[in-house]
Amino acid sequence: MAVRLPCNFHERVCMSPSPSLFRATVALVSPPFASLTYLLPEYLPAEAFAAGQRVIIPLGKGLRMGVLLELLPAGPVMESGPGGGFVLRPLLWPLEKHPLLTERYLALATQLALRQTSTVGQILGSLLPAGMRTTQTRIRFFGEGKPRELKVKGLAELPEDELARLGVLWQEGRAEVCRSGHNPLDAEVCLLAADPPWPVRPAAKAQTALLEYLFEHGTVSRRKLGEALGKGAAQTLATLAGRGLVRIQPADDVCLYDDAASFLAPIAPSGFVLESEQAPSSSKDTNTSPQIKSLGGREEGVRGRGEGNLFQKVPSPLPRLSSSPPSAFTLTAEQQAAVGPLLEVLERRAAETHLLFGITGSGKTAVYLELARRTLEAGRSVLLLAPEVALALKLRADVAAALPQARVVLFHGYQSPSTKEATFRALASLGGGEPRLVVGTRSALMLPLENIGLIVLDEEHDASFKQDEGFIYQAKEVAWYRAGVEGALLLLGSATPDVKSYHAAVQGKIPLHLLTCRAGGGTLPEVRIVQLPKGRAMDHLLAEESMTALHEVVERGEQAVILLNRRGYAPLMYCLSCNGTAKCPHCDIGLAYHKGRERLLCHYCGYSVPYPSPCASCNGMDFLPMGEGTERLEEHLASALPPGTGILRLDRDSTRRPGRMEEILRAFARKEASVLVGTQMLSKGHHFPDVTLAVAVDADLGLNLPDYRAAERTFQLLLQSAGRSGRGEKGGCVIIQTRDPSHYCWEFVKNADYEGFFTRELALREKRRYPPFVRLALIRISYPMDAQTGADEVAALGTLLRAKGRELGVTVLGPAPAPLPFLKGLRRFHCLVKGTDWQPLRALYAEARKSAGKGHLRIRLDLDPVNML
DNA sequence: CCTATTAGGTCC
DNA sequence: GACCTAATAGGT
Repeated sequence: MAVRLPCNFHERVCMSPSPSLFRATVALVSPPFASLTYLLPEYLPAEAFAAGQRVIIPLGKGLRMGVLLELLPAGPVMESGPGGGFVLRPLLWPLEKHPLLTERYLALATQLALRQTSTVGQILGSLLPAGMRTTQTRIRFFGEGKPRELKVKGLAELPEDELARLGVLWQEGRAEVCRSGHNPLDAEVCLLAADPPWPVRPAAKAQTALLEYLFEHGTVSRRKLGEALGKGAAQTLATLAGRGLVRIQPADDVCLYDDAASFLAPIAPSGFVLESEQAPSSSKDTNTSPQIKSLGGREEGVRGRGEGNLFQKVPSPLPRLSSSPPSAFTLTAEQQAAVGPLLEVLERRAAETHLLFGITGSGKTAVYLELARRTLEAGRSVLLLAPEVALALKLRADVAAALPQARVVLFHGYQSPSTKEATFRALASLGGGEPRLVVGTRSALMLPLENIGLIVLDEEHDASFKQDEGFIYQAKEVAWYRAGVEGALLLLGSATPDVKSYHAAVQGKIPLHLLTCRAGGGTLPEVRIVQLPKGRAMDHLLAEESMTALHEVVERGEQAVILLNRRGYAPLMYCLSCNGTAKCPHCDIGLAYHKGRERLLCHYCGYSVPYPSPCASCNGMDFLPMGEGTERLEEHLASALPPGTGILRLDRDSTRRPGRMEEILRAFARKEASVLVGTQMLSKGHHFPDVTLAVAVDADLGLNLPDYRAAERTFQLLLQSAGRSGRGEKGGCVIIQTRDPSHYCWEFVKNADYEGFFTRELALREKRRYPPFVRLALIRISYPMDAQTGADEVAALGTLLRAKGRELGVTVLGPAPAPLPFLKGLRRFHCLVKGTDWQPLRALYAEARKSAGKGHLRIRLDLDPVNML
């Protein structure tokens, strides 16, 4: 029903007793993401609409999904725009009777849009689960006779009187919304069942391509695989499945990391007696309530399919905390001292941010859990966030053990779309009444959870709390905003706090709580700094001192972890015929050799070629691997250590297959291997009591990155890694190999002297004008390699930025080629901007957007960038 | 002179 | 993003 100046136009305006008392502002959650004005349709009463509803709207010739932002008093039907007037069209149909989103949630989206100089639609588009954004929706009406099911498209074609009849049914609650026909190809996913190299003939190109695709993209649906690899993929897939190299299974049975929870035993940090083990009775007497199940269990009500009946509130029993035992565990005196004042904040319902600075192994988790328990008891919800999925699952296991009665919801980015959608919907329809404990990663912050009393960010210094692709946000800021709105306590916890957080604490802006002893009684490890010999020979990758220590550990039957932050076999392949190195055609960066996969691989865009294959520039076939990665280190250790020594490797390559990471960690925990080689994945959270040696092979690696936080990152990484060693009774040792033993960083690592490092680092930051002394942002500029005028456009933009920068009092550095100047076929430039406040930085960006709107440049704003490459 | 292709602008 | 329009190039 294309209402271009309808024939009854004048009637509508003049005769009808105002069918539309309201107009609606609707944010489109798909391009063009604008907020547009619509009339309300005449076949539904105004009461059928409310802010926060999803609505189907006509746009041009098609239909779109939008979120109703607000209802305004009606004005003229004719709207004047820049290019003359246009006629408002009525929106088509609402998709919920009770709005999906609250005003408060819309305010959050608006706030985020403001901070990102983006639109509300764009933000909502990235916050809503995929299934809630499509127009592939049907509505089933229950009238006389058999139910009538209509696609929204079909709805748009019906005459007004028909729509009016359906409108009555809708208002009477005799209708339900369901997602359109599930594509059967979406219901099944494919995943690798074996690690490379795969036993396929080299000539079997289609098979190799399919396996490589799965390796690169992880678990994908059959549909996606078909789209990516063409029609023939189905046949290839069947062959590979038949040979057991690929597994095909229903999408909902896959939970990439679900296994983790069952093996990551609750850390039971000392002084953490689980009374619940003896007293499980109180959780058994409920028959209505699906209590938290065993560790590997599923969360409540989040695995439903489709939309369900939108008029039914999700039935959920009341929380049973009031009848729970007073305390599930006991805290150490130190933990108790931290909990006390935090509880007082919770009681006041004050929106405050606090920092919990506790050394590795001091039992921060026990503090979180006690606070969570008390918050739930007070009838308010809790958000417990970790920087990574594996850590979130560990937290969930801890929660399940310590708070068996809490109603837990797990949410992270690796869950299936239908699971995410069901969780979102369940929380949205929950209202504020029944408190939940949400455990997850940063994206869980965007759930429509209400009545939040406590938000915890564990390992708050971790860079993963910032999302820097797509919709950029810093979880800490979002958490701060939500805590502010809800009157909640925001607790930041870390053994190595972000320099900015600690600075705020030192200045008295956020209260600080300390945990200074290892709760398990383990002592902090001894740290040795070792000179790494210059030169590239493999024999020198591990210094003599490290090798000796490693041998000793192996002989004593203890365990060691070895950290090398570079995956693959060798980072460079040198061509002996033309004296060049193999490079990525899209990124102009050296291709790394991955021996296990028999490929050369670009670590930035994923481009890969089989190895061996002729040199791209001279067709030569003689290559020399240069430098070392984890794969090569593993190989080297296998030959250097006594035969039969178990060696495992943990990096992105070895953990690509679902469940593989857990297998490796479990095998190491069971002492099936003495040595675990890995990238920084290793440094986080894992608890291995028998590890008595940790070696950082090339500690300088991160130090020379073009990032003002390079030293902070390195310090945090090494201190966290050191925390892996000596967690049991045996004590431990940490060896840090470096090319530059005189660097100031090492002394502080050696003494685990956070305070000292902080003071030194802060002085440097002040001198060089870096955060926390200025606000820093990165304007990322890029254009396709083939755009001829790109260079001139960048130069022009630079001139403009510097001029506007002077006006706004913002220091503008650049634009200069980015540290990675070519990536994914784009030429990239950076413009670093510093100011005393965020607002002028945003204003400058807005100017840049305005002027660059027409050219080939793509520009993006990254406030307080975490990734500077 | 006609048609195939493409770049740019708009959608309420 | 999808669709429409105007502008352009290439072919008859």
